[in-house]
Amino acid sequence: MIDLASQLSQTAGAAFAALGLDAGLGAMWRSDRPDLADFQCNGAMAAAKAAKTNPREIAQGVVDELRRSLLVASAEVAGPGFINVRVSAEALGERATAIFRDERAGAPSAEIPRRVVMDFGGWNVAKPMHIGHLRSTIIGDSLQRLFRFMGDEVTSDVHLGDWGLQMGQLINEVRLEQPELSYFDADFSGPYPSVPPITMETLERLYPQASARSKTDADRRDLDRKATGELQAGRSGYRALWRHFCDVTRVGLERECAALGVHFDMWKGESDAESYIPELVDDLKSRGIAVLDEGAWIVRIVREADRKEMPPLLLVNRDGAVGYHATDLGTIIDRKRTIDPELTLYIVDQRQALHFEQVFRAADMAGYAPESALEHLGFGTMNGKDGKPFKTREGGVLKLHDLIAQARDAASARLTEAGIGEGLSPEEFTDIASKVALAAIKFADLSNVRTTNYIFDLDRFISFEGKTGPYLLYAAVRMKSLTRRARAEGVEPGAISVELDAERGLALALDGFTETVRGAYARRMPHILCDHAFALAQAFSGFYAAAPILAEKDVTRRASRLALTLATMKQLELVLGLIGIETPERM
RNA sequence: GAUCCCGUAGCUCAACUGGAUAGAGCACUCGCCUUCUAAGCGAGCGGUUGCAGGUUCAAGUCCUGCCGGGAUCGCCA
Repeated sequence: MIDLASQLSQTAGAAFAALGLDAGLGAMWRSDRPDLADFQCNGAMAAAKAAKTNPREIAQGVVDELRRSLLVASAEVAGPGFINVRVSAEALGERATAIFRDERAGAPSAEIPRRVVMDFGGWNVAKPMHIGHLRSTIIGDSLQRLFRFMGDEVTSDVHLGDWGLQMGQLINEVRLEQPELSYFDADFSGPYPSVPPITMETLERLYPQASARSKTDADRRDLDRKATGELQAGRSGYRALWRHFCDVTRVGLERECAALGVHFDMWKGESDAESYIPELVDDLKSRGIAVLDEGAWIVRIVREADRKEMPPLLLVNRDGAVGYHATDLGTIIDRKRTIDPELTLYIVDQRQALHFEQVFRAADMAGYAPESALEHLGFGTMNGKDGKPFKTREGGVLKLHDLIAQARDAASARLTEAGIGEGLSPEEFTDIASKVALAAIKFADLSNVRTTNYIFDLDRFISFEGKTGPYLLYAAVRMKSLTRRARAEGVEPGAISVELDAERGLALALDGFTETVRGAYARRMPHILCDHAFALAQAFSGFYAAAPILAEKDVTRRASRLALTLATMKQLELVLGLIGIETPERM
C-alpha cells in the first residue's frame, strides 16, 4: 500500500541517482500550488547548489523520467527548478480503490514494532482534575492509540503524583482538623478502616489550604517535610491515611477517565518506585555517581557542551527524603525489569523539561536506560484570554467535570434546536450529545500544536461550526446515512473512477493519510491527525455538495461514488479513532 | 541576571528538512435547502509574518541585535 507521493518520490529519486545524485533529493509532496500541480519536488535546486550546476537542467532530466511513469499525467519544470507533477485520473482512481479495499485505509505500519511505555505524569493525589490536566490526558491518549495502531506494544501508566511533600502537607492539614483520628498515634497499628475519614471534597478543600500554609509558614513546612519523611519511612498511621487519600482520589479520577473515554493500562504512582529507592541510592553512591553536597546526595550531570546552567539532580535531600527525581529514576528501573521498554515517552507539561533532562542524563550515566530511549513530550499550557493561566470568572480553576457538563449542555441544546431529538430515545439523545461534546473538546485541544501554549476559550471549545469536532462528526454521519440507505436500496460499491474536480480533491486527500500517519507518529504530534481529518471532511463535504451519490443515475458512476464515500468513511473513522473521537450514527 | 520558548489576517490557530502567490476557522458581505442531514456548500473581504540588519537563487522558518509576552534556573512537584 504505497501512497502516490512515495511512488513519485521513488521514481524521482531513481532519476536523481541515475544522475549521480542523492536519491533522497527526489522527495515529493503535495504541492502548495494546487493550481499548478498535485505534487512537487524541490530537490533539483538543492542538488544544483551542491554540484554548482544549473538546477533547471537537473530538473529537466528528472521530469523526463517522471513522464514515463504511468502515474503521471504531466510533469514540468517551473521557476528556478521546481518539478511539478499532475497525476493521472486513472492513478488516482486506482489509489482510491485500493484505499477503499484496505483495512487500514492507506495507513502505514511501524517497520519495527517496539515496546513503548507512556507516562502520563501529571495528575496528583488530592487534586481534582481541572482543565489544565486535559492536555496530558488527551494528547497522551491520542498518542497511545496512534502507537498501538502502528503496531507498537504500548503500556500506558497514569503515574500519579502520590509520594512527595504534598502528602506530608495533607497529613498535617488533616491533623489540624481532626486531631482525634487514631492515624496520628505514634503506635497506630489498627486495621485499615473500610470507610475513609475524608472525602474527595474534603481533600479538594484541604489541599490548597495545606499548600498555602506550607508556603508561608517555615515551621509548618518543616513539619510537613518531617511527616513526608516519616510516611516514606513507613510510619503505619501515616501510611493508612495516605492510602485513603490515594483510594479516594482514584475513584474520582477514574470517573473522569470514563467520561473522557481514556484508558490506562496501569494506575501506578511515584510511590510504586519506593521499593527501588534504597538500592538505587546505594548503587549511585557506591559508584560515585551520587555525591554528598550541602547535606544532600546529588548527581552532577553537567556536560562540557552545555551552554545553559545544569543544576544537579537531587537524589536525597538533607532530611533524608526523596523527591520526584529519585522516584522517576526508580520507576525507570522498575520498568526496565518488568517491561524492558525500548522507548519511554513522558507526556508532561513543558515546564518540566529541565527535570526530565536531569533524570534522563542521570539514568544514562547510571546505565539504567540510554538517553535516546527516554523522551519528554512536553506540551504548552492553557491560558486565559489575558495570556495568563486560565481562571474562571470567579477566579478559580475550571474543573474538567464542569467543562464536560457545559459542553454536553450546549450539545443537547443544539440537538434540540435542530429538531434531532424528537425521534430518539432519551438514551440515544444523551449518547449523541455526549459524543458531540467530547468531539468538540478533544478536537479543540488536540488541533493545537502540542508544544505551544494556547488560549482557552470556552465558546470555541463548545462551538459546533467550522473547524471543530462536530463538523467532523457531521461529515461522518452523512456518510453513515448514505451507507444505510445504500444497503437498504441494495446499491453495491464498485471501482472508483475520478471525474469531477471534487472527486479528484477527495482522492488526493485520501492519499495523504499515509504521510499524515507517518508524520504524526514520527513527530508525536496529534494535530497533524486533526488537520488531516478536517481536510478530509472538507473534501468530502465539497464532493457531497457537488455530486449526487446514490441519486446518480449512471450505475457505474453511482457505484464509484459510493465506494469513494465508503473509503472516506472508513478513513475518517480511523483517524477520528486515533484522536479519541467516537462517531454517532446520526446527529 | 542567565538560559530556553513564543510573537503570523480584527480574533483563534496552521505552514513538513529553508521553496513558488503565507493557508484554515471564527467574525463581516453576497449567493445556495421541491432530490442523498444547511452543524453544510460556493464566492468575497482581510497580511510589511513584532522591529532592524545579515546569510541564500530562495527566509514566517537559519544567524546577530533590539522590543514585547511567557517559562525555567538544587532541597515543592
